[in-house]
Amino acid sequence: MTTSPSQPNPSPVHLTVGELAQRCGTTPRTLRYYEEQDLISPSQRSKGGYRLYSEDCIKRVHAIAALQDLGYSLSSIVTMLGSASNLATPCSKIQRIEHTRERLRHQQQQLSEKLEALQNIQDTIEQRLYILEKHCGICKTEDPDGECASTCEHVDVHKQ
Amino acid sequence: MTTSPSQPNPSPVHLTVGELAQRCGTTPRTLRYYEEQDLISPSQRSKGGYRLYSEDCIKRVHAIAALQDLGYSLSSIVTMLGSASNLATPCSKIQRIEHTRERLRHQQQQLSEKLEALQNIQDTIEQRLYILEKHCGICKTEDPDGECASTCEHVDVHKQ
DNA sequence: TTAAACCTTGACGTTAACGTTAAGGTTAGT
DNA sequence: ACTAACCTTAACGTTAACGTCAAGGTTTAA
Repeated sequence: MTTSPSQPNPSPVHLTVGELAQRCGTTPRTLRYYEEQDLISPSQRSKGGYRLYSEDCIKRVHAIAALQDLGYSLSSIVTMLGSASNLATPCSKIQRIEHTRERLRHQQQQLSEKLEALQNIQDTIEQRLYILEKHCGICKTEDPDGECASTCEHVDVHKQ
Repeated sequence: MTTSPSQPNPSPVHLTVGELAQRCGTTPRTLRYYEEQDLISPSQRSKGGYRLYSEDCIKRVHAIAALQDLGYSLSSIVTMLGSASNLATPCSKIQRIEHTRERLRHQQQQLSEKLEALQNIQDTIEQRLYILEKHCGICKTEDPDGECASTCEHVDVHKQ
């Protein structure tokens, strides 16, 4: 029962670096760098030494790229997603579930902090837009072409 | 009426780089680098050439740091907050208000995109935690100490 | 079997955002 | 007037996340 035939996606173990890179919208160099950082690893090597990836890697690489895009460093992404070598190392099912749970909790924590910070900034922006729309008509009508002097009580809204 | 006496905060124009750095939890070098990038600028120089900042700068530096913390590059922060030299350059009140409005709108746009992406990730995390709590008890009880084989239909949850 | 198109491992180059001297001028208190 | 503690500009060093080039091995289609 090592390789059940009922398995849905046998994951053809087929992709070379170039192919994986193309399907993920990145470059071979980047994927090799991810490997150096222990973020991904090829499931096999060809007899000639070529890296061969399973299709699972596509999702992983996409996740990495998405997190990078949100401003996370590769090292923090490693701690969030877990290192590739840890994924490869076999361990008990319960251990793995526990690790996963903790990583997800940690991730959730960090995300909610970031979300809160972003939300605060967005609130500030909305406040300022509101002031600009509703109240600053006043200083407009007072002296529309005058310089934006510091005597205007709403000037701090224009500044930052 | 150039300097109205009714002005609430005359902003003592007092802080040196070291002082500003300390009040912002950063270093003089960083503030000079911000200046190179046209993010801040001292409102004056002492006769000996020292940079002298108004207290307004404190808020500005804090905003810059906060945005950096959220993963924005300094160059994108310049376009979000506007360059220091543009702030210093006098222009008509209406112009300034319009520029501010556009910057705020742009900022709002970018933020909401980022918020959405983060929210999506958080949703995914919650889904996975839910699966771990509710359903994976199944594979736990089946073979708690077995390896987390790919035959488990929830294995992708443990992986990424 | 051969050539184009891929891959391999180095190793050096690049950009952003500073850190870290170096060599000297400025300020504030005594 | 003098000194400690700050400041100035200039310039080189550092880390992350790759880009790029070199020298050579591998695959695959003809």
